[in-house]
Amino acid sequence: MPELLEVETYRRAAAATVGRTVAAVHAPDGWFAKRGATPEMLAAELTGARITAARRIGKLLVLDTDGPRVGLRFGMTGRIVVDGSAPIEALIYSSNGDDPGWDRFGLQFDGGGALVVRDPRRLGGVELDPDESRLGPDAAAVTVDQLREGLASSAAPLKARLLDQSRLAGLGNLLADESLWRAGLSPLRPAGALDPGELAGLHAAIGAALAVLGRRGGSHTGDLQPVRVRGGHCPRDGAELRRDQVGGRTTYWCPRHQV
DNA sequence: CCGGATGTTCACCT
DNA sequence: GAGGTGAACATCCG
Repeated sequence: MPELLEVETYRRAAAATVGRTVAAVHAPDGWFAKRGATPEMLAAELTGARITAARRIGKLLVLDTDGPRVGLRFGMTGRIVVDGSAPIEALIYSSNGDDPGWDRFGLQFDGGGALVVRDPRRLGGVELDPDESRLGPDAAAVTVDQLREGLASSAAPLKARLLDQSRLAGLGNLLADESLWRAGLSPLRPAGALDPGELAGLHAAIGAALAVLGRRGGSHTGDLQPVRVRGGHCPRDGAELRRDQVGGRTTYWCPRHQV
């Protein structure tokens, strides 16, 4: 998925539907409806609703309506298609992502146009009135104090905490590795043990990673991305990168400058 | 053919 | 309670 940067792109695309009224709901996949929602409920509650806003918290896209809120998640391969065109043409893991058979959820609007979630692997989902309180502060707007709170008093590895969406919302595997690489911090450091300087450096590195990768076009455009292979070398100092499982995810990091 | 991959949730361990 | 692990979802790629 789409990490924060991609979902922000989706949000901007979805903003084109603000003000429109839902004429019909396409929900062919019961599995895609999460947290108690069913295709029947989605159709009943959203038909006739008017979209009033498109917001993003971390990787969650929220459509506000004059009825229930709609929460959209995109898993690793989900994309959004608004009025027939997708804002991101090719995701790494779905070169052929344009099969309409992969449309898992859609809203058709009065007067034409539609918003569709197309997700080959079905790792995403749609829910009504998502519990937004389960998400921590958005990584694109987090303050140093909020970051400190999110990492405080934990012996868990730093990277595992950065990926915990209830502590900090929006970073995925690639952005977490890129941010730690830029900050010069080991992903294995105990999360609660950063000194004030390291914390400030991490905060700045997350901001820089989001700014730079956002400008380049997404989470997969990091400096670390080309060397995320076995035997890859650090673009900064040439050391051979380590490949570990941290927080359940494959992690590439430089044992020389990430300490 | 097999292993992994921008993610989340849950059951089951320690 | 806190963390960790593995499974599940389904497709593509090396």
